[in-house]
This record gives sequence, C-alpha cells and structure tokens, in this order.
Amino acid sequence: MSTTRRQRIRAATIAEIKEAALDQIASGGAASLSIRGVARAIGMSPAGLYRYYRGLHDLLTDLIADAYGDLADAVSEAAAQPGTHRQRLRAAMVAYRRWAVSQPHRFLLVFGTPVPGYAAPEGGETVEPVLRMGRAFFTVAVEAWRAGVLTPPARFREPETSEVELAEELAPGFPPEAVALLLGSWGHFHGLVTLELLGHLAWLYRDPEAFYLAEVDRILDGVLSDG
Amino acid sequence: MSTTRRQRIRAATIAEIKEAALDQIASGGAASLSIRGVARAIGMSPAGLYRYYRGLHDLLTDLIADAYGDLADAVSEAAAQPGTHRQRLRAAMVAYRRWAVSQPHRFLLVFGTPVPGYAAPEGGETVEPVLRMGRAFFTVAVEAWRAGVLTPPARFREPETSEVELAEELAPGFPPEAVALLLGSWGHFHGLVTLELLGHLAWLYRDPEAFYLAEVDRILDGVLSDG
DNA sequence: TGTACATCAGTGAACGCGCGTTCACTGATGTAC
DNA sequence: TGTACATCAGTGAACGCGCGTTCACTGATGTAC
Repeated sequence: MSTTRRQRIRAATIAEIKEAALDQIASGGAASLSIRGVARAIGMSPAGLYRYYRGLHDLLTDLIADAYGDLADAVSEAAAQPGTHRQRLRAAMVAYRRWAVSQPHRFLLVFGTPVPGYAAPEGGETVEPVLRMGRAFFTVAVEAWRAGVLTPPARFREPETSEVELAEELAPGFPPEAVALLLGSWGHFHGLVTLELLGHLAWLYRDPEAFYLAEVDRILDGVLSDG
Repeated sequence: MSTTRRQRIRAATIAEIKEAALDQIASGGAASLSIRGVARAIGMSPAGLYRYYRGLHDLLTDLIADAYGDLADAVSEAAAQPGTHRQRLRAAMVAYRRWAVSQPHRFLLVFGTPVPGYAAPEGGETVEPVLRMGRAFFTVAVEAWRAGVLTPPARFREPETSEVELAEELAPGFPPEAVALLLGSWGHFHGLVTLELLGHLAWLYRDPEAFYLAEVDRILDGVLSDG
C-alpha cells in the first residue's frame, strides 16, 4: 500500500494530460496535437510531460487505444442487453452512431485519416481491437444463426479462406457467407456514420438520425429473418 | 492570341505545382502539404509560389475541387455506358472504388478527416460537387423508376421535406423513399471503400475486391428488381 | 520515531528545425505607338 | 521594324512563430534501517 500517494497523483496527472490532449484534438484535429500545447493547457513545462510519455507518438497511441476500447465497450454493452436478435443488433448499431456523433474527434482518431508521420501500431495491436468490437456483433449473429433466423445470401461467390477460418473460429459450422454479410453490414452503417460526421449529408439532412434508423432497419432485413 | 506564350508557361507551372503538391500529400497526408515543400520540389523559391496561389489555403482548395471533379467524372462516365440499369449502377459503384483505390490520397482529400485549420468552402461550393456526383446515380435511378424496376421499401417512415423536394426536382412523381434508398446505398459502398482504404479490412482480406463486388450486388438487390 | 539515501516530479533554458508570409529587387516578356 | 514603357515571373533575405526533444538542475516524496 506504500505505493499509493504518489501513484494516485500520477494517475490523476495522466488523466489530466489525456483530457487536455483530447480537448486539443477536438478543436483542431489530431494533427494539431502537440506536447507543448498540452503542457500549456495543464500548466506544466513541456519537458515535464516526458515523465509521463516518451513522446508525442506514445500519447497519441494511448488516446487511440482508449477511444477504440470505449467504442467497443459502448457497442458490446448495447448488444448484450436482453431482447430479440434484431433488437440487440439494432441497439449495437445505434450505439455505434451515438458514440461517434457524441465525440466525433475520438471516432475519427480510430477511423479517420491517419495522422501523417504516425504509423499505426503493428499487426497484433491493430487486429485485437477490431476483433473485440466485431465480436459484439458476431456473438449476436452466431446466436441468431443457432436460432435459425440468420439469412446469408442464397447464391454466393466462392468463400475466401480467411472467411472460412474466421467462421470456424466463431462457431463450428457457422457459414462463411455470414462473415462477409456482417462485415458488409458494418461497412454500410459505418459509411453512414462517417458521411454524417464529415458533413457530407448536411446538404440534405439537418438531422440524419431518422435516416440512419431507417437504414439500420434495411440492414437488419438483409441479415435476419425474425421479422 | 497575344495571350498565348506567357499563359501557356503559366498553365504548365500551375500543373507542375499541383503535381508536386499531390506528391507531397500522397506521401505525408494532406496536413503535410506546405508551400515551402512544393517550392523545393519544383525548384522555385517559396515566395515565387505566391504568383500562383494566394496562399496554402487556396492551393488546397484547388486540389480538393480537382479531386472531386475527377471522381465525379469517373463515376458519371461509368454510369453513362450503355447497358441495363443494374449494369450501369454497378459500373458506377465499381468506378467509385477503383478511383478511390488507385489514388487514395485524393479520395481522402474529399472524404477524409478535414485538414485542421482548413475550413471547407461555404455552402454553395460544397453542395455543387456532391450533387454533381450524386446526379450520376440519380439519373440512372430515375430511368429505372420510369422503367418500373426501382424498388423503394414497401413500408417507410414519413419522408422528410428535403427528401420530397429533392425527389420532385429530380423528376416529378419520383418517390422520396427512393432518395433515402439511394443515399443509404451510397453510405453502404462508401463505407466499404473507406474501410478498405484505411486498412480496417486488411486483417481479413488481402484483396477486398471480391468482397466489394459481392456487396455491390447486395446493394443492387436492395434497389432494383430487374434481376 | 528519526535519519540517510534513493527515487521521482517538474523546471527553465537551450538546440535546431520547418513553416507561412512580406518586401524590395531584378530581369524577362509583352504592348502601344 | 524599332523603341519606350508596363506588366509579369521569380529571387533572396528576413520576420516571427511553434514545434519536439535534451540537459543539468532543484526540491519533494518515499524507503530502509
């Protein structure tokens, strides 16, 4: 327990740093994040920040990991609520958009144009969070499949090896077409969210929520047959 | 005709500037574009560039407009080829991805995270190119509707005023649901393209083309009934 | 409980860098007569 | 066809800025005995 005092303060400072960094990103984009800017915001000398992060790159990595984790949490939680498969998938898609719209800068940290000079962490670290969030959707899909209400397309191209492998890993016998179907659906609602976030729907929709919800229903119609 | 000589050189220089600027963007992202960098690349002093652009902002605006125009051209051309409605819409969607994949930096100039400090041009300029590209799709859709093969969703939410207005403008009697349907479809393939471009599909697909094409067919099934 | 020492948090000055933009200028190209 | 003048393209030096990072340092917090 001797670790406490200094460590608590340290944790609080890290939180303060992240908060200031997110503020900076929120107002000027990820590329405008700077050590000096954060230091200024929390009233510390620039050099002091090097006690907490080895450099700008590490701070950014931390923020991205946080964001991805948060989004995955929001989606997973929504998908875990009781209800029909359709209700749970809908809830997950709605949570995806809600999270994105409520903190666009963090969403774009994960899914926006990569920051120049910042190379995303290697394979392992990239794969993990994608799968983690994906699993929220796949889990419900597997359950729907077991219940016989998942409708993969009748005629389908030759499945790719990677699709077969992932399907087998999700649940023995799970159809590889359904893997593609779910990823395609992700592309669908993800696209709607990014278009909204970046203002490409603003010329038609002042508030695209109703539009989004209707599209979600279309997506669900393409995946489930539980009415 | 006295205008020629100097003007031809000037046009060539502008082309050279843009080319160098795109190179810079291709390798470091839009945020890394700089007057000095471009000047260096074409062997001119930084100050000299101010004979051609009033500043960095103007150059960037020009590049974005070019990119949007090019993309619109590629899509329009594809949609204008002879063929069934389904073939033409498919060609347009394939052209959208091909253009994006072949020059990701230019696609992201239009649809990526906005460059910090760069505010997109006002209303008019933003609306025009969106509609211009959209018209390629809408035109085919209107023809399909006239041919009776467009299938807007049976049950639909109350259409919004903006949807009704746009539908009326496209063609008297054109169903507002179809407007939403087409925009939703745009979100679908746009999402697939951005996910691919930013590497979020790489963990599963080495080459997502087959996946994309299959999704395009799903999209078309949701829009057309011409089989 | 008290003291000697080690670790940690944070400072302030300094480094070298690339940036956008302005300014006064030189020399070449075009124009009017 | 030739000359006087205006316009244009491009230079080079300079400005002030914010940046990431390093370094030697001071003072506070924790640890061992």
